[in-house]
Amino acid sequence: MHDIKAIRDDATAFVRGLQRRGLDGQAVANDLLEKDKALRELLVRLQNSQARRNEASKLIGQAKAKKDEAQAAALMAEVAGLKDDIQKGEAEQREREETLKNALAVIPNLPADDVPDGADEAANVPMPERAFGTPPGINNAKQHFEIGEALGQMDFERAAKVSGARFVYLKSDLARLERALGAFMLDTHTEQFGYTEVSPPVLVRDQALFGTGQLPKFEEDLFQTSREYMDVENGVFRNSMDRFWLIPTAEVSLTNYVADEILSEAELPIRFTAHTPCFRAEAGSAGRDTRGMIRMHQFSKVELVSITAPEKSNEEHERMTDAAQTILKKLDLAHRVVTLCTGDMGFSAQKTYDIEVWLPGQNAFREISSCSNCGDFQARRMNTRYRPKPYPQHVGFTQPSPGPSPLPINPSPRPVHTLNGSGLAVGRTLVAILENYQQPDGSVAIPDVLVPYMGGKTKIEKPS
RNA sequence: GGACAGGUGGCCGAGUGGUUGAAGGCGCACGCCUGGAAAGUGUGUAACGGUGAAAGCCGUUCGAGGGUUCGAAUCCCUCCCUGUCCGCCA
Repeated sequence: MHDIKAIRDDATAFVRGLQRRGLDGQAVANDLLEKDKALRELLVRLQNSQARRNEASKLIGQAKAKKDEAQAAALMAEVAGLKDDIQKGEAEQREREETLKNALAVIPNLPADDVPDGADEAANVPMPERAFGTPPGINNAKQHFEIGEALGQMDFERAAKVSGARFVYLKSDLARLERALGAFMLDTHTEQFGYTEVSPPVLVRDQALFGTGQLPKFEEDLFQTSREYMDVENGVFRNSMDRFWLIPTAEVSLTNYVADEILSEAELPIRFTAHTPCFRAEAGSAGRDTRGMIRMHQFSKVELVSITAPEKSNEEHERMTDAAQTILKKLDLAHRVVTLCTGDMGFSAQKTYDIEVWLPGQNAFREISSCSNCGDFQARRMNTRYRPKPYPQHVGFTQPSPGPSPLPINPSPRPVHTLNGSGLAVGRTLVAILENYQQPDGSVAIPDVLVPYMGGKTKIEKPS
């Protein structure tokens, strides 16, 4: 959510930012400013009336105390005249505020200055300094689903029977591998990077999804509970009003943890990690990645979320990306990192790094993590602020002035910055391990760091 | 699902019609005290919005909306949320 005051003061950065996203920034700004102006014109009139009413009400009290009934009656008549006006004005105010908010709610974040311009993923910019490893040479590399199905431990057909397309059963060692990966990732992030492990809700309310930016624009990507029930007496289905959404990523639960709060600066940064299932409708993805585990309705992911002071978020973004990459390095999986261009970034992000792992079976790099700095965009939507530390007025002077000490300056609350990243997508990491560690005999070696998590097992093979 | 009880500032918690934006406490900040700290002590400390160069002035906000009233945190209605007990249940 953008700050209308900032746009009012100077719309040039706003207009330019939206243009870089391929939107008609000027038209958007004009529309917003028009709605803003309409609201403020109303406010000036309304507040004058309210001020007069308040003043008159006080005088009525005084007149009555003095038994000046004539004066009181005259004032009451005046207030009665204002009343209707004020009530209509207040209703109009709510309407215009709503109109403005609705318009603001669907405008994406502005790209950071150092984000490359471009229309789509073709314009993303590789970061050679973050690249790791060389793709292994594997003859006749198989795709992960061929490997998994041959092992008898990955079953899409039965999942389709039970749940439909884009679901999977993992069994025995592959099921354990998923669990091992989740535990390994969480351990790394908590022990090595100071994240706090969280087990969050995966069903959330509208407000949470508004906060992180999935609503109101991207409803079609989400699953929601319906709570339909049979009304036996009337023989019809009824839908109760309460409704939850399934999280498409733990970013929603973890980031909204601080919604509607004023944090103290000492609490920052807050770093959360969670391993959760994620649910995505994948509407509009028909025909894309239809085979295998790349694109599922339900998948497992370890998420990283940081809440920071504004001046710390860029640094935190690099740190978070390091944490995500560390997982791949420990697994010795070749990968590269790209900076997403303006046309490929998500709605809430001001800057995003995608980490792409090498998949020999696909002979391609595929996204396995996405780390975004959202700036204050989500914080404004969630109403999350922090109070900067108060400081004495003489800060900056070499000598404290004599006499009574000046009062300290208490800075106003400011929106925090929020960041989120996958650390990593567990399902896709499992895919990467199968394809990169596949052996000619159909078995799959287990990366060294995972061996303890696999009960000492060093390879996965078909049960005899 | 049934029956109750509640929603007040960064937090806890008073407050049942008229300078109450709101006592008190905690927390926090800056002084004093101290060799330094703790303790003690003094002072300060709501958010959001409008207007203004600024100081300031004004408005809104005690879960949300509506109503009664000249005037509502306080009375009435509706809704939302939270808690407790019972029932069911991983």
